[in-house]
Amino acid sequence: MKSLSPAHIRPATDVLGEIRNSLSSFHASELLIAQAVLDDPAGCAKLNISQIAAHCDTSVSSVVRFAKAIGYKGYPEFRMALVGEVSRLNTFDTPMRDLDGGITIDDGPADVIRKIAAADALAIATTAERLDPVIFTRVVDAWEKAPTIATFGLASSGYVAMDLQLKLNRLGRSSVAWRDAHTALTSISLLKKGDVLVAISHSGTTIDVLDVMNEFKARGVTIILITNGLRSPAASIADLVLFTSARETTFRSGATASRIAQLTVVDCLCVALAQRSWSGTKSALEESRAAISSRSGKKVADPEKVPSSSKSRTSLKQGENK
Amino acid sequence: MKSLSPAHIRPATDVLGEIRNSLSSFHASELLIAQAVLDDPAGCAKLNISQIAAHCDTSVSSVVRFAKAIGYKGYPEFRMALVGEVSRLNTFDTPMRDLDGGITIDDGPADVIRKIAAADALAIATTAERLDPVIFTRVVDAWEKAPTIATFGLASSGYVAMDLQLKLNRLGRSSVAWRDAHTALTSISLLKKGDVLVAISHSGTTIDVLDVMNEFKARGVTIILITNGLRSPAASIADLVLFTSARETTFRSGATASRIAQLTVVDCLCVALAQRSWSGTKSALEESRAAISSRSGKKVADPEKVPSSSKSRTSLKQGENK
DNA sequence: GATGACCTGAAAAAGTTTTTCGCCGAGAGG
DNA sequence: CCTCTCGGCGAAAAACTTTTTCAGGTCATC
Repeated sequence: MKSLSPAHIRPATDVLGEIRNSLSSFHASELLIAQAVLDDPAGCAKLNISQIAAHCDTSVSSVVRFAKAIGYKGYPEFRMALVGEVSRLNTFDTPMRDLDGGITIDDGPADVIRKIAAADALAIATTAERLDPVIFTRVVDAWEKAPTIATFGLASSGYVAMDLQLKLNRLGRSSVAWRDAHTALTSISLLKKGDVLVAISHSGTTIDVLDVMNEFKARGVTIILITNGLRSPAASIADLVLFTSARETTFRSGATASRIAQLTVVDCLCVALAQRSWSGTKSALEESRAAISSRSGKKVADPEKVPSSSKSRTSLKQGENK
Repeated sequence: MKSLSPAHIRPATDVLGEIRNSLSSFHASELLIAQAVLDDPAGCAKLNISQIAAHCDTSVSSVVRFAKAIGYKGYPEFRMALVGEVSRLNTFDTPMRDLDGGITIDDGPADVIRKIAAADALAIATTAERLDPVIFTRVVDAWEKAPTIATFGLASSGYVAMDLQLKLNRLGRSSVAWRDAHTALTSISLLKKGDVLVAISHSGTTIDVLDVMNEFKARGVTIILITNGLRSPAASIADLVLFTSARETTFRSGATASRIAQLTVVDCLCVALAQRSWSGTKSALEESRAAISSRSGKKVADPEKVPSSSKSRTSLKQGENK
């Protein structure tokens, strides 16, 4: 008996939230299905694809499309996630309810904190769950090869873009961050074929983002997109798309959960990139740390001193690579 | 659309218990399956019937017989029950294990993603738990009263500062973001007694941050600090301190978990602030949404039509100079 | 009013599960 | 010692479910 792959059942999915999130991007027949599922998740979970199609007065194909529209590989996968969620909801219906009803006017500070933390944690969990390792790897490949990596995002997403730039710089990679279409397009000649543009957009519909992506794509630049919009126009333009999965709650000014999800994605990518060229990277990282600690009042009390990490690395490297 | 039959998902089945119960009545090949399922319920739940048969070195037929032996109509039904159970059991205690071992050189992409997500989620959870509601409330009070709210942070924390500025602007509050000590000190006359400076610093030891805090404090400005450094010099200077609780993992270039924790804190504060003046706030928020949707390729569900876009662009944009 | 993009559902294709059926070994009786 | 029966086992056929393909229809655009 060989051992199973480490990837198990989705530990945390938020199917119902996912559905509510994409409600606006659904077409007529998909809306019928969404409605039915939201109405009675438990009941729908026990229907097979043809039954659910009949129940919603629509076709089997539409059900498949619906399942794909919210990010599942097919109907069975969607159904399992639904079963899991229903079962979870039935057992502990108190903690989960925090997510469904957003924040209300008379929630106290403790409630607000609890609810937002729950939403953020869930966004991270579901995003991690949804991240496709194949695409993820391709993105890291593209970054590794690219002479220059540009990042682009507007408003909140712009901060993620800048953050990414900072991280890439720390890893010794040449990188630029643009936060408006005009600047980006003015600098278009900076990127050539083989270079990479990372666009970050929660909705994937903002016109400035689309413009920039199109222009750079026409130049042969590889376009990578980080978005929540599974079916957004931006997703169809990009060469490689990494999806976040963040559900926005009422009362939130901006797209915070989504930005946190974006940051997590970016962070994973950077760590994976750092892994690639560990030895080369280490020195660049140390250089930047050293440069900063000279500006600190105190000696930086770095709990994980570099030796320890290099130790763990060598010890592991001696063992066989899996 | 007719209503569903009242027969729903089994309210609470104990598949694993069933299996253990019937363990003695199983035949050789059924025992193999039972063993495998008990060993790793989550792993087995994601296998289809032929995969599970292969995994147990037995035949597909035996799996069907097995499923029937413990009282299910067939394999799919059994699998659903298993999924439900696994999801219930897993709800929120699995990710802990991932945190102990940091990321190593031969972690695959999936491992990297899982571990980072776990670290980030944990940072959020512990930060939320540690946040003192009393101080939290005082911070919101201070913000509510302050004519101007300035934010300050360096490098990564600078992005959080800018983010906070953006959010405050969205709520109709006047706010500035500074990302270096020189600019901040140059603009010192912008803040007076009663105004607020929000400083963000992971370590709480960076000398530039201390300088800025001291200068503004001397002017009578209320200093709020968001930091991870419980006993840092910065914490003793500030009037109100909110602590994040983020543990950095090996192999992470920057302080990402800590920044995510900072964002969560900031987000909670902004939501609480928005709550205070809900009716007044809502319109400001809607204005900004409307202004943005007019720049989106797709039309937004919001029926409200284009207001003058310049209207919402009144905010101070100090943070913009890159 | 023509054109094109896109949604929709019917039917074919692919995949999964269930049933059927014959094989094989164990144990009892001849 | 042989043979017969019983019952478990798995290969393959049959039944069923899901996915893909494709042609027709609708709506907005030019």
